[in-house]
Amino acid sequence: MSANKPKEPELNRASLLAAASLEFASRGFQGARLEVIAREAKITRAMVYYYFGGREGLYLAALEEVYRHIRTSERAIDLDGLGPVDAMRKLTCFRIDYYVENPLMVALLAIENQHKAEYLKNSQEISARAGISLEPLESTLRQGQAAGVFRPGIDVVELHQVMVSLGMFNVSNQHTFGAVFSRALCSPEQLVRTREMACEVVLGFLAPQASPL
Amino acid sequence: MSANKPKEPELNRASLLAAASLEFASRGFQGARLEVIAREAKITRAMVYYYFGGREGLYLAALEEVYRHIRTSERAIDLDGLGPVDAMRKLTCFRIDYYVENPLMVALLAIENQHKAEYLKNSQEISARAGISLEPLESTLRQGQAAGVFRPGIDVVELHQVMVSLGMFNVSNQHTFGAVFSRALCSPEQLVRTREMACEVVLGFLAPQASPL
DNA sequence: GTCTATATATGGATAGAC
DNA sequence: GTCTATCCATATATAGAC
Repeated sequence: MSANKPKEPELNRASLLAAASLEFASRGFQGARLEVIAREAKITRAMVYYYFGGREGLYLAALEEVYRHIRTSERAIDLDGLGPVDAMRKLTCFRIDYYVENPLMVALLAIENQHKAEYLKNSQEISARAGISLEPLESTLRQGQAAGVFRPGIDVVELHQVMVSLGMFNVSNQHTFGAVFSRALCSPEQLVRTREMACEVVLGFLAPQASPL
Repeated sequence: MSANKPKEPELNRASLLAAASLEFASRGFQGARLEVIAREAKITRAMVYYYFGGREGLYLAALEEVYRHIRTSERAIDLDGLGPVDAMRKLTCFRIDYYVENPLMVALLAIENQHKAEYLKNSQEISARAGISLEPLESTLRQGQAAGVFRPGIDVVELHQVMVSLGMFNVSNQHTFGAVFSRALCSPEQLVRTREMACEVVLGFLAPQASPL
């Protein structure tokens, strides 16, 4: 007869990882209980050590997973046939939507920042791939500038920062903001408005006309 | 002879609160150790129970404290004699600067959102005072619209959302963003740029000219 | 108002069987 | 590859002295 459980290393590893993302995201690095993660994955705590070496390895694996996911999603954006303004709108809406649809990434980044990004800094995997995401944004920006619809002198990292700030805050602070202003930021109706607001913000920032003085 | 320590209730209570803000902010609600807080405050753990009733009471007191502080700071902004554009700039810069100077508030809000704002929702003190902060922003917006320098159809909560998103992200995600893009968001030099960027974003959003299509 | 001491609980990490 | 059992560290919460 075989062992107690069917031996499904890949499946069990994946279950642990999924449970870990949730538990770390909702209770923090220290607050997360390996016991809870193991129970949720329908496996024993010992397996956390067997597969990931412990709390830190598990956390790092979860963090790498969310970064891998957003990189893949970004690469899949299709801007073919769009003019610079429409392409910029699409990039903006992507970012608003992505964080709403992937709140776990937002939560894990909050945890990671709580720890001053010490784990991310130690991850070869993540750092190595960091730069790639700005290429579509940068080429869209250049096209628009060449066409005269965007103004010159824009730092592409700052432009990215504007988009990420709006998209991230919309999810990361939805509960406190919602409580204070009685507004459910991530409801479908509000999401439509936020998407449009973000496009207006980005296009206003890039508009060639100087701000009125 | 008197007791072991000089009896300084107000001072000790304040020390506990200060230590608690730091510990909660850096380790989360569950991760925070009452032992560490007590040690930092140079007092014993038993006092946490005596003054605040336990972990939750202490956390709630810390949260109320940061909200009280930002409300006070907002009320102190002086817009007298400024036109709507300059007033809007000042409000924008205030928000960028405030979060940089008060990273503990940013961290505590992140924790609170991790818990879906359940403690904030139970705080009479905080909820009651929630609305007041938008008054100067709203009147500046109306003045600018009346003068024709801002476009109509702006939701004041959304305008606030833009400012807070930029200011908050700048601090809350400084470490991950900095690691990925090799940019120290909160350095003095970058802060100057971010302040200017935020003003351009806000004024671009409010500018009467439609975005170029 | 503050301390010390302690009862109690919880969970991390590892060893060893199958 | 997975489980059970256990050792050990740590922290909470309270009781009681001063």
